[in-house]
Amino acid sequence: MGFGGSWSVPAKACGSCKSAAATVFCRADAAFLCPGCDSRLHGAAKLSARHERVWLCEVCEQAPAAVTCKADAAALCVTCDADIHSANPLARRHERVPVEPFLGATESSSKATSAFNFLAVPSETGSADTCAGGGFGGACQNEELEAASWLFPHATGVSANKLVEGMDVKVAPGGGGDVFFNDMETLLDFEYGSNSMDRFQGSATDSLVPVQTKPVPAPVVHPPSENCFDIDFCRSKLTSFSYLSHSVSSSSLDVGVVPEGNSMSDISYPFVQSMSGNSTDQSMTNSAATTTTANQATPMSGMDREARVLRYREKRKNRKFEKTIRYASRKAYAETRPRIKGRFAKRTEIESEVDNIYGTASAAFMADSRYGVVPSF
DNA sequence: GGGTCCCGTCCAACCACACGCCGCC
DNA sequence: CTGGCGGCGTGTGGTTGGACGGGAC
Repeated sequence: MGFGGSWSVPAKACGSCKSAAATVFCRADAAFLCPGCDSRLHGAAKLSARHERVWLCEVCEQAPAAVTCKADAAALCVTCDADIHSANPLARRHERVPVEPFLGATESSSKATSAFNFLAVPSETGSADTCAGGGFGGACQNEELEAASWLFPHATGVSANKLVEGMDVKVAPGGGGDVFFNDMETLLDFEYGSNSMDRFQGSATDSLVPVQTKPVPAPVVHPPSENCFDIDFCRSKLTSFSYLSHSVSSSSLDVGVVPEGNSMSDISYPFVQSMSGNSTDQSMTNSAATTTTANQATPMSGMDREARVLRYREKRKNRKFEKTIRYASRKAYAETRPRIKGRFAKRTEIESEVDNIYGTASAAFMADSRYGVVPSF
């Protein structure tokens, strides 16, 4: 939680007042709004109050949240979700549920509906993977309701069901399943999804979180006339495909790796499944492909495509990935661990070294003050 | 235009050890 | 089946030196 504060990218500006940072996205208006404007616009008019809204992604703060991660207790957009939860096997096991849109005033719809909406009971179709051991957590509805009632005294089964109803509303008629991307595809650059797919190949590496160094301007869906999303992704540079243990520049991602078909098959992704309208095992790859093929009806001119490719490259250039800490306790230990020229050193070495320099008393003081007991989390 | 030098930037490697995970009893 | 125990592998951050790129001459 609280990712947004540390990112270098400023939060998306409110589309109404242009001054405050947007926190919610109104799907009906296709607008990013700050809490004040959201309350003003949606709190007064009855009709507007029926507009479904979702919180922005807590990581990038640039796109509407699509799923909520139980483990991280954070609402994430599709891109960040893929980025974070595809980075390693542990992260993959995080159980995620679709973000439920909320109605009415922002104040009355606490962020629990977003970041903690995993406590709400998913819809009948979407809950299959999260219950009966189908999902990673194997949590059942009763457990979630119990947790909800424990964490949120006002969270009841009724309210949870309301959220489910809200979710059902989103389903496109005809079972098209593009519940999300019908709106979202205009908001997200699919290049991110492609990059995310790329990163699936390096699943045994650190968790990497995408960071936009520039606010995301107008969304772009890349031309569908190819089997891959972009020119760069069609290249095969597997030899250079390595992930860094520390910060990773965008250049590391300058590879074109077609995700394996089962790369995401073990990820709990009920939302994607509902989007694709396919009850069988669906991966992000498939959902991306679905979206891609869905856009094939709108061919793009060469100039347009060139401009988009240029824009993509510019964005990729300015993109960077930061490391996420999986074990805070290990981080705490690492930060307090003695070092010699940046390398971890044995405490005995340090103590003897300090002992030689400052004497025994000073060494004891140093040892006590710098290398005290580190609390475990 | 090509070659060389210099400077700035980037990044993999290194280290110790607490802790998570897994198998065994 | 459950709990305890031990062994093994992983993850963690600051520094450094080499690689690399760009600019100047």
